[in-house]
Amino acid sequence: MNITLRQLRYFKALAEDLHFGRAADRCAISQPALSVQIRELEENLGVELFERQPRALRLTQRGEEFAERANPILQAVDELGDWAQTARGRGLSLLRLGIIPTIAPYLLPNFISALTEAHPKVDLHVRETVTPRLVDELLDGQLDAAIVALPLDEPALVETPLFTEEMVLIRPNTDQNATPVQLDTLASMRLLLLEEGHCFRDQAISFCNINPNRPGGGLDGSSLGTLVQMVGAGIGVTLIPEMAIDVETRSAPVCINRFDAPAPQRSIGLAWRASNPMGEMLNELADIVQKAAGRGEDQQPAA
Amino acid sequence: MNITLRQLRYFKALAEDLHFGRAADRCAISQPALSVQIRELEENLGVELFERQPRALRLTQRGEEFAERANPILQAVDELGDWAQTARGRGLSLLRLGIIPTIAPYLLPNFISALTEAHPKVDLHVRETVTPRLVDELLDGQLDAAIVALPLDEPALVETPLFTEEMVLIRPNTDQNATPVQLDTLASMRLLLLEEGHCFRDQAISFCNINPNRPGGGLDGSSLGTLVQMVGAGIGVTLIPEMAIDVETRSAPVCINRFDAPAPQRSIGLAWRASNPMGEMLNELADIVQKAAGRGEDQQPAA
DNA sequence: GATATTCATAGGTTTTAGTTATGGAGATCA
DNA sequence: TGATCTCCATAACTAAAACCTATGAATATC
Repeated sequence: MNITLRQLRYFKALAEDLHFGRAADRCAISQPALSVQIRELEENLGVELFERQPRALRLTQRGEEFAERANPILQAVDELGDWAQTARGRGLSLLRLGIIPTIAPYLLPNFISALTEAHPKVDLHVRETVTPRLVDELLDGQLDAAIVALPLDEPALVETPLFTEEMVLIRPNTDQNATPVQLDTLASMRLLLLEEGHCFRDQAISFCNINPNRPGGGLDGSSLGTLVQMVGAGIGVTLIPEMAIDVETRSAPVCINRFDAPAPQRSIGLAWRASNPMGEMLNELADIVQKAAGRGEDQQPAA
Repeated sequence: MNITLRQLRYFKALAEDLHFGRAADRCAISQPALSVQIRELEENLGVELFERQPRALRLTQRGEEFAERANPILQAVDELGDWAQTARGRGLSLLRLGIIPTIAPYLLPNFISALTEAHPKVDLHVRETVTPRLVDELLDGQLDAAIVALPLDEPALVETPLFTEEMVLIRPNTDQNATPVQLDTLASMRLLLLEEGHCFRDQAISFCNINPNRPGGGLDGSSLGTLVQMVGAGIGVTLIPEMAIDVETRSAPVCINRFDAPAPQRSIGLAWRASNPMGEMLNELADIVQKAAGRGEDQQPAA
């Protein structure tokens, strides 16, 4: 009642050999098996494809037409097999990666070159937004992986820690320079923070043990760069991750203070859906990110 | 070990529904059956096509690629089914018809119009040559049918008589006109014949009971038209089938004599390979030729 | 007339596909 | 929190499909 690929393959062999015995050999089946399959194909179609003469077998006109349609199908199926073989062996082809904004600008340049070095053909799509969106899009299947601050505490996601980074205090140049500070001295300063939604804001708040209600008097910055400029203008102080130091403090009259141990720090990791069958490759991706961060030695398991 | 169309159909259903239960319903199988087939497809390919999450099923990147390749294949197979349905119902599409030269010019005009009336879309290829070639090409599968003089006596061929036609004597105008002649009076005349190979030559020879060795002194004509012209020039007399009278005697100074009964006649029929599955249609074709000959009432079975 | 070639058919076996029953893991709800 | 529900996977068994060997019929060949 239904055409099968097997029948099409047998038909093709018979159409080429025009001899049941030889065609059956080529198909590695017995002659009666071929006879039956061809008969069933013709019955299914309701069309006679072969003209059986006692001595000579030949395609009917309909058989010729059928061959012209059947052969491309078989070819397409073969190509599907080839595709599978390639797909099986090959690594990433498309990587839809999310990154939080407080990491993206500092990590991406290194990461992109490391990635294209390891996987020259990969097509990278980067999505830069705050963690909750990244998590949603991961769960949704819109992203393959995301670089975020750990932990996420999403049971459907796997997290692999990449590195930890310390936070540093940025103060106006007019303040006394370069002296390590204690965390608790922060409470007395006007601390400028990122807008709500950024995980870095929450981390800063929790590290400093300060009142989460507008510690900067509503003067939230939309990026670390903005915060640093604000500090340079003498409005207050801020925290930034050490990774951002080079880029952000270059053009502002600020000084950088590291904290005394134990310095506040956060763990950055790669997350993906536990069910993603590319898991193995995403582990490899984590290695690449780690190298790109140039901080493989800092790795430490997330809590 | 091998992709099947069944697997592709199931894959398509699942890729569309992204739900095993519903997709299985659509395929009219149970959910476990679908599960197994999908798993086997993935194992065959060595590629995971679906990402199974507890709540949400989704195509992997590979699965998307696979769908893009599998769907056209399924579509082509469906079209193959449509083609079969059409092919089953439809009549002739290509007709490779052979005709002997002593019939062709007189029958073809009527036949072609009758054929295109009955089968407007048919593609007609006409091959005009002598009977032995036609028979060879029929047996070879180069022709579908041929209009020839019966009997052919080829076991592999079926013959259907179409009509019989009498032969008439063509004499120069200077002879006494319009008097029916006896066959045996021919022996005394110089009879002009077609070249060797034409069945009509042999038929004329046998009808007249004359010596087959060059009765015309080597003056064989290559067509009935030539023969009539030669008669008009007073070289001798000839026989032509009555069908040819109108066309061939119009422009020559000749007169036509019918024979007394029993007049010499030949049986014209349609022949095709007994093994040709279009036999039914070729019977219909015979009817069309018969009507075209305008002599359906003359039909008589071949010996 | 005997033999060989070639395809079709028949009976029995193996393989494949399908069914129902069941299990487990994660959501959902009281 | 435990009970229930949804959803897919697995297992054991059954039905269907595909295949093989043996054999037959028709024709060509010696």
